[in-house]
Order: sequence, then C-alpha cells, then structure tokens
Amino acid sequence: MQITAIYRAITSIKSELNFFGFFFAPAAVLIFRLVHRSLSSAQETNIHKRNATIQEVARRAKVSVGTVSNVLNNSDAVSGLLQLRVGQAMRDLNYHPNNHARSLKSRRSSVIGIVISDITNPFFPLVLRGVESAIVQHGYMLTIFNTDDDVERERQIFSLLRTHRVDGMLAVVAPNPANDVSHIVQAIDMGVPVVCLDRTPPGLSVDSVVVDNIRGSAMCVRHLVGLGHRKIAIINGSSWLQTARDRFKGYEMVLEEANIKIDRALVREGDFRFDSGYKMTKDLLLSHPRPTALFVANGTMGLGALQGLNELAISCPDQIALAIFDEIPGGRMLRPSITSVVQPAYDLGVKAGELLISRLTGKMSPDPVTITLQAELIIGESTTGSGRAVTPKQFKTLPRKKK
Amino acid sequence: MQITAIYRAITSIKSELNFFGFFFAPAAVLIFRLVHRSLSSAQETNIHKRNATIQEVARRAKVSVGTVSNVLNNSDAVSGLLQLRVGQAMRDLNYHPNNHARSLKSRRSSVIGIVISDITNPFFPLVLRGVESAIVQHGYMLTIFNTDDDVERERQIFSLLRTHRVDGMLAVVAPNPANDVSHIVQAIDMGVPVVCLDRTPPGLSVDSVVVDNIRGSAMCVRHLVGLGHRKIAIINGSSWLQTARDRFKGYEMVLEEANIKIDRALVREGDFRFDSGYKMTKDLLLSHPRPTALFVANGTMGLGALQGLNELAISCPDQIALAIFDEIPGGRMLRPSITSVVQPAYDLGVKAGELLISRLTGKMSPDPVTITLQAELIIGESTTGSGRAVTPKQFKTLPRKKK
DNA sequence: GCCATATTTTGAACTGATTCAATCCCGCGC
DNA sequence: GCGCGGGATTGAATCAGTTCAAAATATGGC
Repeated sequence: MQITAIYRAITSIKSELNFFGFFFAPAAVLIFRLVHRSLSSAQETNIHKRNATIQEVARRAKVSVGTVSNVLNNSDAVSGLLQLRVGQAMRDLNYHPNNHARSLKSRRSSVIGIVISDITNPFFPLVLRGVESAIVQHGYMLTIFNTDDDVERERQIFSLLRTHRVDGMLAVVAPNPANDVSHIVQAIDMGVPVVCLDRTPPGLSVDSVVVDNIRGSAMCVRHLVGLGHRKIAIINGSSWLQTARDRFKGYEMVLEEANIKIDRALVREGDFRFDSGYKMTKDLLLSHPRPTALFVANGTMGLGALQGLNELAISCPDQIALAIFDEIPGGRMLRPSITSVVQPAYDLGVKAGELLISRLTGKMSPDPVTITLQAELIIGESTTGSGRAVTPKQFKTLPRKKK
Repeated sequence: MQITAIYRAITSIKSELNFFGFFFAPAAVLIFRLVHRSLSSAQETNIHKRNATIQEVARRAKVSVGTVSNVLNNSDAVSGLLQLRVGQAMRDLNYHPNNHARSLKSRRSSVIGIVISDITNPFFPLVLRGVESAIVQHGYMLTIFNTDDDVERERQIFSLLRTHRVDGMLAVVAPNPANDVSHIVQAIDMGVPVVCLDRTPPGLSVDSVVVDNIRGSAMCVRHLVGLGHRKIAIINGSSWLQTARDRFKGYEMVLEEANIKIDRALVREGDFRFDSGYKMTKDLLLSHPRPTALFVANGTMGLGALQGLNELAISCPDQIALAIFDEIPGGRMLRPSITSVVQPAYDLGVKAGELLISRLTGKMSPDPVTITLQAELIIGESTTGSGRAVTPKQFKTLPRKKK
C-alpha cells in the first residue's frame, strides 16, 4: 500500500480529473492543470475514505441539493451558470453519486440480471456481448449468474435478483421437471420484466427470443438424408427443455417425410454437456445397429462426440457422418471441418436486450412477445468431405459469413 | 400477460412458498399448504406491484423493525419465538428485503465488479466461473464488463462501478500507453479493493494474480529449440501489456541460452485478436526468411494462425511447427492436435476471488500481494506429430488434467 | 422478594439520493 | 409602478433499511 500512497502523492491531482469517465485530458492538458491546481486548492484534495455527498457538492457550489440533483439528471430547468458551478464542484470533490440512495428513492436500479446455464458453453459469451451492446447505451449494467441447469439454484438467483431490485431479467431457464415456474411468474407480477432467452419455459407465456430449432434441426437432418443416410442417430438434450424437444421434432419430421422409421435405439437423451456427448457416442458406435450418421443436438456434446470418435479411431465421415447443432469454436479449422447448425448467438442477445429495454420503457402492448431467429446450416467435410487434408480452394469455398 | 395472470391465479399460493430460495417443498406438501392456506388467509396474498417492507413484516409479526432487521442479519440476540414469528411473517408477505436501502446505510453492497477485455475469448469464461465459485459462498454477486482493451472504456467502467458502490473490483487491465492508472489508484484510495487478474499495470503495486508467463513461454520455446528449430517466429500481443512483455522475455531468454540470435523479422506484435494472428501468420510465411516454427502468444491469435495456415495450405508440422500460448477449445480434437501452454484459468479466478474476499474481510496485512500460478505445457502433434491421423492410444497418452 | 446484572427488544436517528409543492425572481404589459 | 405569468431554485419529506442507546424483560444470588 505504501507504493500506492507514493503514487497517489504524485498523481492525486491527475486522478481527480477523471470524472465519471466522461472527462479526460491528454498529457499536456494534464500537466497544465496539475500546475494550476497545485497553486490554488491542492490542500482541498479529498484524502479521506469517504465519498463526497450531494450535500457537499451543493454547499461547495452554493446551491441547493435539489439543483445538484437536477444537474445530475440533466433536467431541463437549470441555468447555464449553475450547471457550470455544480459541474466544477463535482469535479473538485471527485463526486460519484451513490447509486443505492438514488435507486432507493427512484425505484430504478439500472441493473439487469442475466441468468444462464453455463458461461463456459461458448454459445453464451456471444449472447452476453449481444445483450451488453443493446443495454449499455441505455445506461444499464449486467449482473450474471450461472445455474448449471439447476432449477433450485435458478430460484435462489431470482430471489437474490429481486432483493437487489434489478430492473429486468434475462433468463435461459433450466430444465424444470416439476414445471414450477412460480419464480418467473412472481417476478413478472411484481413488475420485473423477464425475457426468456434461447429456451422458453413450457406452459408459460412470457417474452422470449428463441431460435427456430425445429427448422434448424430439420435442415441439418434433411442434409444427412439427402446424402443417402438412413440410419441417423441423434444425441439430444434433456426432454424437459423445449429446445431439445424442438430439435427432436425437426429430426422426427424429416425422417417421417423421408419415410424412415425412427429407431429408438438410435435416439439418446443426454444433458447438453461434454460427458454425455462423449459417452453416448461411444455407446452408440459400439452397439448394434451402428448408425451411419450422427446428429448431436448441441456444441458441447458435439465436442464430446468428437472425443469419442477419436478414441474409437472411427474416421469421419468415412465411417460415420457427423453433424452438430451449434458452431464449435475452431470447428472450421478441424479436419474434417464440421457440418454445423450455426445459431445467431450475438443477435439473440441483442434482440433479447432490446426487447427488455422496450418493456422497461413501457412503450409496448402488455402481451408477451416471441421473437424467432433462424439458424444457418454450414456444411463441412464431416458429412461430405473425404476427411483428409483439403486444398485451400476447397477450404475457402466453405460458405462463411464474415462478421 | 393475461395468461400469466391466469397462471398466477392458480399458483399464487404456491409461489409464496419460495422464500429466498432457502425454502422449497415437494408437491405433496405444496398441495397440503395450498388447501390449508386457501381456507385461512388467502385474501391476504399480496397482489399489488409493491414489495413488502420491513415495517409491514414488523407489524404482522408484532415486533419492532429493529427485531426484523436482527433476524435478517441473523444476529445473535433474537429469541427463538420471535425468530419464528418474523420468519412466518416474511413468508406470508413474500418479503424480499430492499438491498438498496440496506447498502445505503450499511455501506456494503455485496456486489463485486469484474472488468475483463472480452468474454468471447474462451480464456475468460473459465476465469469467471472460478471467481464466481470463490465469492458466491460469501454472499457476493458479480457484475461484468468488457473493455475490448480500451483504457478509456475501462476508466468509465471504474467510475460506474464506484457510483454503484461495489465492494471490490477484479480487473484485467487494458494496455495503457499513457500508463495512467489513476482510476485504479483512486478506487483503492477510496477503500475499494482492486485485484488485478492475469495482467498487472506496469509501475503500480497492487494485489494481483498472474500466470508465470516467462516460464510458460520459455518451456514452450525450449521445446521447439529441443526439436532442432532455429528459425522460430513469435506473434505477440501489445507490448504495453506486461503479459506480452513476459511472454516475449521467455522467448528471448531461451533463444539466448541456445545461442540463437533473435531475428527481428520473425518477431511480430499483434493485439491478441483473431485477425492479427491470421494476418501476421500469412505475412510471416510469405516473407523471407521463412520460419520453421511459429509460437503464437495467445489462443485467439492462435486460431487466426490456424486459419492462415489452412488458407496457405501449409501443412503442420511438416512445413512449420506451431505452438500456442493458451489452450484453444477443441484443440485436442484438431488434426494435428495443438501443442499449447495451458493456463490454469479456473484457478486464476478462484485465487483472485479469494484474495479479494480476504481484503474485504480485512484480515490481511495492507501490503499488496502477488500470487503467481504456473502454466502447463501440453505437447501435441503440431510440433512433434505427423499431422495425420493418430491411433487412439497415442491420443490417450497426451497428458491431460481431468477437471 | 429484591436488587444487580445480563439478555432481549424497541424505536428514533441516519444513510444519500429524488421529488415536488412552495417560493423566488425576472421581464413584460398596462 | 404594479401585478402577473412562468421558469428557476429551494428544501422538507420520502424511500427502506441499519444502528445503537435506552428501555424492558429475564436471570440469578442472597
């Protein structure tokens, strides 16, 4: 701490210039002000561990607290002169308004809670960035929670978020066998808008932004059928999730339309995690009848499936075709590159954030809205290619959407 | 909203049972209570859009607000009887204490801010989970911000976090050419502990948890030298970052100890993002002298490098050996599998969270602490192998640390 | 049963903002 | 010179908790 103290001694004046981050100055200006201030009121530098209050700002600017408050909320009715005086006082005192006091009275916290299953699933970071980009410009900030798909945890988090009086919530709901969505209903009833993201709780009508899983899955399976596959296995997620049910529905639909009878032995239910993808792949490929194609219903399980294939030394696509719902990171660099259903993760986040914002500004009909986005099928070598090295040309012609 | 309303009508009583998430009941009990309550005091159910206050709880339990407050903070001195009465009242009213009021008076918010460069860099989700696991048990929650390595943004975020009166901050500092760390110093001076994560701001002594980048990098380059490489290129991050400087230092050190003169043409400075890895790889491999090995100083640029190699149809490791600092997701599944320096990302988060917690509980000497963790070199086919399919056995023997 | 002491319980003061009715001030028309 | 209208400014009340000194109650010893 001593070093910090020394550092502060040198730069204390410089420090004060950073006001709300709205204010900054290049080096030259800094030095000027440093000199200027050290000649005038350096001794007034706040060195105590207490934040300045609105009272102190008011006193220093010789105005009332009401006026300072008006400046803070850049209300219309403050004369230019006072604006300046107050602004100067704030800078002098390095004033940072206390958000707790503000929220207590105004009943708005400028915080949005986001509840997801697991941030290490590479799908979610993108969603998060999308949400962030949509809400930051409206002055909101994000607090994040992972549920690991545990409803009980989800319930606790909802409670916690309510004591923190978040203005709104975004939720990727956990699989919910008891179908008890009371915590969600309760939040909405108490005036906290909730937008469901990626998954919708069955039986509850609520704002949501989802991907057309049926169509995405159907596209992919249709591609496999088109390549002549008849024994197509699927590794799906928990059937408590609408998402998983829809991905299965797409699979079912296409097989029916192709007059292929669904073989229950080829349908497996995992939990959208690495291990279940890994185990079920090994299991499927060691049992009879062996599928000629494998459709894995999410990316994390997809990685598990790859691991499984590697360990069994089963070559892809020669011995089995592999298609994965979700983009897997570096999937284009894999040999073979992976055929995958790519979800618009970032857009999903943006749309969810925007929907929540419009709920918060109240300029919407009160009826729940559902926004559906389309996924894209990216065909790779894991279903079509040779599985050996490809020429650059081949690689380049893989359809790829530049960000 | 109508449907929500209907749903509520059915389950309003059920809903109330979820108190703070500490409380839940199996279906049978639910039904019992449903009947029980509907006979007694169903009309008292709170259906208005206002949260119950501590006053209301006190009135209902026939105690003073002070007592309710004591129960909330499970202070020692409350008799069992009153505990029960208050608890019941809370449940009856579905009470969620207002954290803003609480924080205003108590000057503690139970919120920790975390500032990182970009959550879509797969290194950070793991860090985040580590932090979360360390702090959640102490009752803290996380709010997260991405800076995209922009100091000005970082400064704004620090200001915002201070108005929100977070109890502490974790920061992955952005490269800072002006070396102006005033916002960090200021926060610490005002009593908000800051722990730097993964990177330390040069010239400022502050709590931090970092990886031994010099050693990690040296191990990796030494491995390349050991394979006989003499023309080893490096694609590094911004030299404003200690991290990047250290990774270079490891490279430099090993080349010196092997008596290899450093060729400036083989040293490139990128920005730790995909594009710079991609462009610099293409550039390096098309220029003269062509390196025989490439060391990329982070994972995201590493993916870019792979893309570059793919496009140039340069086979690895036959034509060039590739080693990457950072694990890349699915890197074990790649053909060739990638030699990489794996950082203990999760542990890094845990340690940082724990360090911050001990600062918050104040049971520490005030001097800044630095915790250094070691990275691990995982040798893959991209430096040693043939680049063609491997047998399962080979794959299995890759050293792998089970989570 | 009484007094001293320990344990519970109470409630008024306080936290730092917003809100809004009341007041002030200024220019304008007559 | 006076009254009026309207925008600028003020400041007391309010939000929902915590805190802590004082009051109430309980415990124990004699």
